[in-house]
Amino acid sequence: MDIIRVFGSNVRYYREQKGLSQEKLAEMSGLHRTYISDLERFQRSISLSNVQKIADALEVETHVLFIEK
Amino acid sequence: MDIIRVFGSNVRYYREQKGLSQEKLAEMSGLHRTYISDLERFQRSISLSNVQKIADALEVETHVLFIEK
DNA sequence: TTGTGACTATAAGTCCGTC
DNA sequence: TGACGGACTTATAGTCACA
Repeated sequence: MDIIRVFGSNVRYYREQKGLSQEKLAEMSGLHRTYISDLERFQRSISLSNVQKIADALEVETHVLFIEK
Repeated sequence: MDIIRVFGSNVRYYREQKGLSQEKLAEMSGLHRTYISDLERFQRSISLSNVQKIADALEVETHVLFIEK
């Protein structure tokens, strides 16, 4: 169980559930498009401050993004 | 609801539940003692790879550390 | 629309202390 | 045992051009 993979997978899952592109999510969360791309592909070990921005943009509770599905 | 505060509070809670000192937890998680101190006082935005190390050391599931109590 | 390599700037994280 | 500071190194943040 790798937290970076679980998080990245969940971001992709909830982003697609909301019908958002990476670019739109990037805009909503105040981050960069390629940054979203990287973390969905497990290329980055993101810090908590940005985790919160993404959770807010996806309108999910933060801890939900860490639950393996 | 601030993820850094929730996380820091939970680390302190579970650490004390296990009767560990900050220094002992630091050793067990492979991190630095001042770092544990800082994050319990909400002074740092920790990265995911270290969140996992701490969760492992505390023997709790990662997502539990993000649930507000 | 997304993946990828490359890059610089800044924050994360370490280590030395003192109180 | 833990709070706190200063100086330092390393990882992540943040951005771009191009596939």
